[in-house]
Amino acid sequence: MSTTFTRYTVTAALPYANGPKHIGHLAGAYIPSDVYVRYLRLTGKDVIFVCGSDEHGTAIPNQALKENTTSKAIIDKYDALIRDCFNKLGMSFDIYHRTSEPIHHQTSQEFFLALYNKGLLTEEVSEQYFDTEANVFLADRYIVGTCPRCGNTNAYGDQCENCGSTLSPRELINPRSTLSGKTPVLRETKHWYLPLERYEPWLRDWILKSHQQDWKPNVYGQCKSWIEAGLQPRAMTRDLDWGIKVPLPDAEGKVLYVWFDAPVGYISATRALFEEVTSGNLKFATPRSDLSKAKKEDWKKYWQAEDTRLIHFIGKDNIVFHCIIFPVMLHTSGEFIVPDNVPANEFMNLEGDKMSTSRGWSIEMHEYLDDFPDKPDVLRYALLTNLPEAKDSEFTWKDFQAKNNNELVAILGNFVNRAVVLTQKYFDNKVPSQKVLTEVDKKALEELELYPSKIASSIEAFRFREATANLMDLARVGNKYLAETEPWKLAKTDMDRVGTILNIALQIAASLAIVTEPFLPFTSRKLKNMLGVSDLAWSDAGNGALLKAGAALNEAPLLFEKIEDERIEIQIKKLIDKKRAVEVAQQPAEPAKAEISFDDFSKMDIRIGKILKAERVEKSKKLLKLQVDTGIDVRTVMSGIAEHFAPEVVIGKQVTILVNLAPRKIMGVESQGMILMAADKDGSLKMLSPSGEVVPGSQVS
RNA sequence: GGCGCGGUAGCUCAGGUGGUUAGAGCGUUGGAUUCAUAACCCAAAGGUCGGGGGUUCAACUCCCCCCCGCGCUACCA
Repeated sequence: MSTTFTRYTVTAALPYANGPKHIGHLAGAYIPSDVYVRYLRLTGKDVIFVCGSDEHGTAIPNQALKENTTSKAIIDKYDALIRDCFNKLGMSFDIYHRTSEPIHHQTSQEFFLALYNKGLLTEEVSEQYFDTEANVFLADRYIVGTCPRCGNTNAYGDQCENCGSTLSPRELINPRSTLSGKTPVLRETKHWYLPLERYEPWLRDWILKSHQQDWKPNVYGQCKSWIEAGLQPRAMTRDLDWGIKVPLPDAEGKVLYVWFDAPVGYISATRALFEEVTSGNLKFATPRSDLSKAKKEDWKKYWQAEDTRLIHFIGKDNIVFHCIIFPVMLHTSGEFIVPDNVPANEFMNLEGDKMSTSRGWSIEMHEYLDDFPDKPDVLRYALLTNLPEAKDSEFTWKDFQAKNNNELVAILGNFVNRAVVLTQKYFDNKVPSQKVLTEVDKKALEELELYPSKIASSIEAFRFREATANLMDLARVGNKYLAETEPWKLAKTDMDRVGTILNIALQIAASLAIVTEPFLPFTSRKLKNMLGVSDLAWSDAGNGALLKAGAALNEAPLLFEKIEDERIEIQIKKLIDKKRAVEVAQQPAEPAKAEISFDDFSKMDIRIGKILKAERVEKSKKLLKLQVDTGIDVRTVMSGIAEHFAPEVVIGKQVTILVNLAPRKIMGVESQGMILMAADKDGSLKMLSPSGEVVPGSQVS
């Protein structure tokens, strides 16, 4: 912590290449990281910025099945899409790599072997579902069955998408393989585990003690929660045919766990960067600083030298991997540094609801770029002013429009335009010279001088919203200066004075060209072209004499244009339409279960019962303890409906009950039967009641 | 239920280690102005800082309880 850092390694979460990425991802990790890195570069820091596509894991083959294609086709498609979007949005990676590249496979295997050879991994044999027909172990995702929680017959082995429960394959009722449709069998399999619990003392010391002050509360709190909950060994391998082979002799059919290989991808990308730069064959690398003297092995400095500051930009869903698992891997390997900070952001909601690609409630990067191809900076700005830095935030199209019209156009664009237009009008588009300075002038120049360091300290503290607000405030200083000095009035009487004022206004614009660079790189470029200045350093910003008197200005197009209401309404409508389309597309989701005989059916004794009593269960959020008159008897049934029905509401209701289901203890109480419920699309439950009152015990057939 | 993060003006959000009249932007209202994409600039109104206790000379800021939102986690036959 007290180390003096001489170089930076900045990573942005590797986007998972199973689909497009939306603007919430941009707000979470990408835009903040890009601002940070661009700023570091302007201050002359030694920094590399790495990212890339995360292309392994079970969801990739899963997506391939959905799209009826191959895993390779999926990653190629989405890598290209995401890569292109990042490029158009100005993400300034030194390399955007791919985890499917050979160098990454090599790096990951080396990393795994290093841990293995040191005896840092434990072997464990456990029972996993195996598909005897396809002859493979089934990843959680490939097993479907009836959800034990909500009864959805197509719940996945890791999660029920209907009710959102986290599941394990063993919990599924009537599990079946999605590969063959057969019932899988349990078979023993061996895996290698990282015993996280061994590192609890180290984690406590490193995070809870050393980083209490400098890590964000949300990040620190998450880590604390995980550490105090008790860490457990985590499997670092999977039975799967898509991924990086486990580099051991007895590991046929096993690959590295995607969360083992993905963060190692940062290291691979760094290696690839230096390899490509030194070989002169740039495939993925787009170095932003001069690496002409770099050596192939220089990647090690960025991952192993104690004076390198490693920073991971991620969204809050990745905290455990970047703050616990990956650091443990780095630490225990004995060769690598651990992150100095992980400034994770929270989530950005959209128009009042959670952003979700699968539910169709999202603005995907490519969708935005298709509709606003000339406005990457507007999106960057709208996101920057509303980053979920301390809590979930919200993006609305109306706010987007307001940020563009009221701030980018009215404050920043307008100021630059005023200064330039006045210069054209009175000085033939050449920078006039400064004469005698008045108090107003001096005050403006003093303020100008203060802003760059103000913005810088906000950036350094990962407070990008604040930094962005300060940036706009500098443009306000310019507008206010013009309003106070009114050069258009003096033009009739005192041209020296007008020249001085416009000189100062243009100097402010020149500084804006510098300080906007991290935030609005495209605008910065335009502004520099307009003012005829070259690439300047951050330290030049605030200088009141950047532009030389007599220098000619170039053509001055408007930096931003207003966005009209109609265009915003189209977007809102598009969003709603997309959600509807996705809902409709998902409608025929439930194929019929396998055929059964009448005898099978008659085994079930389903009746109408009446709820006599209902009470909440202590320490349970979901359970109600019900007394049900089944006609045969009055019995106790535990039912997971507390989140949908208040106890007083269900009393007296007639419900459908399966009465001959084997009793089972739940929360210490024996449940004798099961209340049948209809689970709606949104996961809400409805009771199945007869259309008219019947005698309790009436049989359903 | 447990753990974590939040609950501050109409809206989106800031408010290290407690201290005079609680801030910003947008929105609203009024004024001034016309160089500028009817933009800019000035000013005002607007908040019991989720609720209730407590510690303190003093709490948005510390402690306890409760309520609400979000995340992780357990119970869902």
